[in-house]
Amino acid sequence: MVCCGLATTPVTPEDAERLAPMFKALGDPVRLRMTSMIASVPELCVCEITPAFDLSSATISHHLKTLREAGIVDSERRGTYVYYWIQPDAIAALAALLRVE
Amino acid sequence: MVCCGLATTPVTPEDAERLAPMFKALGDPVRLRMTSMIASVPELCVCEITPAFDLSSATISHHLKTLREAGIVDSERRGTYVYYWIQPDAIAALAALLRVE
DNA sequence: TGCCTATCTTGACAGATATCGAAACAGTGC
DNA sequence: GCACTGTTTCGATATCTGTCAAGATAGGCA
Repeated sequence: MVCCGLATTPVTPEDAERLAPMFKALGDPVRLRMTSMIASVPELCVCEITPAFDLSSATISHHLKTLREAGIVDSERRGTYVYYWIQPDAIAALAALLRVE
Repeated sequence: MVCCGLATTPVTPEDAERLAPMFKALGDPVRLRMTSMIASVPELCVCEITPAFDLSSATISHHLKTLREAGIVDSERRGTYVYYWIQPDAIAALAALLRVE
């Protein structure tokens, strides 16, 4: 009973070290929602993310940094605001592991 | 630019609370490899999992419990040995979020 | 230019969780 | 009883989550 990429492509220790941090980044309710928000538009200003959560802007920034360091999102400051966007390749790499085949 | 289920199906706070623990369970290199091992066969004895890692059997058992509580795997003792198998529905739920559409 | 405000990030810290192993425990079979 | 497999408990250490305060960057205006 082969259920997914996890089964057909055995995860080597090296792959695991590279991929687990990406799952880990999504393994927090706040970061999962942030990722969903960012993924649903071309790019999203931090100023639109912050009010969606009952958290300080410092905490929001820490979570965004976690997602950035995991390669899930990238960001750029343009003038006053900072914009985040999704990194589709990262999502695709995780999807490939889980995809039912 | 819609990249995945994360974008088309906005993750509600309730969904996030339910799904994030599953990503979190996969967010450790040891557990990701364990999951891959278990997913690639119908079921797998703990006695075959333990020697694949340089960890005590207590630690292996802790990780397996984490995966079980996240709903990623299930287990049953039959005689001397304990067998684990994947829960395809759990993997499918995560895959649905990440799938490129 | 200098000063002020606004946005976001970073550093430092406390409290909560996670990871790991040693030892004790619980099943099973002989 | 004994041996074997795996789990649970307990404790030590490490990592994570959140806030406050300070820093960095940009824009507006005198």
